[in-house]
Amino acid sequence: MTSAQKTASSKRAAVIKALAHPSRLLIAEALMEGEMCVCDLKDLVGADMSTVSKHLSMMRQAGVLVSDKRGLNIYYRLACDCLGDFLRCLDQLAPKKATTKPCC
Amino acid sequence: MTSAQKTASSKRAAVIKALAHPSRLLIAEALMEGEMCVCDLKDLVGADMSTVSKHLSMMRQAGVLVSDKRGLNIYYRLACDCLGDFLRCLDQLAPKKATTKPCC
DNA sequence: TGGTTATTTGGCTAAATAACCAAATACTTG
DNA sequence: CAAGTATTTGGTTATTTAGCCAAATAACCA
Repeated sequence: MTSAQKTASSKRAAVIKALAHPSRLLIAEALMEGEMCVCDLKDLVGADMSTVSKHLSMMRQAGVLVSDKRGLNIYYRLACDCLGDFLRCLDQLAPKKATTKPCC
Repeated sequence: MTSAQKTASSKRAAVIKALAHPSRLLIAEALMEGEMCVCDLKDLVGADMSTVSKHLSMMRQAGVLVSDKRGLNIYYRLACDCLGDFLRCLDQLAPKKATTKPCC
């Protein structure tokens, strides 16, 4: 493995890591419906606002989310529509409802 | 959030977590080409075989990989073809080569 | 300006993770 | 059966991560 390959893998792994936590995944799923502000997401996740804020800035850093300030609130949304496909693939591996045939 | 939703999110997050490490992602990418045994993957990753083995069993546990023993070797392969789409989406967020427009 | 609300940042602690080494297990072959 | 090879498991340590609280920052309004 070349060092360039290693770097590419690390960057891509960082994007995945940004979704690899129950609260962060829940946030990503919620944002598929449209943008939300931090306080809405705090209610959704049920953690301290500072905790949620750290999750969000980590996801933004990874390129998964973008944010946009309007008045007192900061609204977050998904950076990419393709995340929908991403999550649909996920459901083939870890279905929400049990199936006899878990995957393709 | 109901507890059922929390559980579903955790399961899905576990699948993502199984790919959220540079070595594990590299393994998943390599297995897109076809199955490999542990010692091949150890050479690819460049870590101790026990480390690679632990990564692999974690990925299998999450449902990302399946394994199959033939003779002395244990061959691993991806559990699902859809991982290709998964990784392509990833490249829109974290491209291998820099682009002026990082995402959709 | 001073108060109020939304969000982020810094600091700390507890828990989870990744790595290595050594030992155990499983299979094959002489 | 003994020796050799491939893989896993157990144990330990260092690092990273997640969470909370308290304090700082930013924007709005009276």
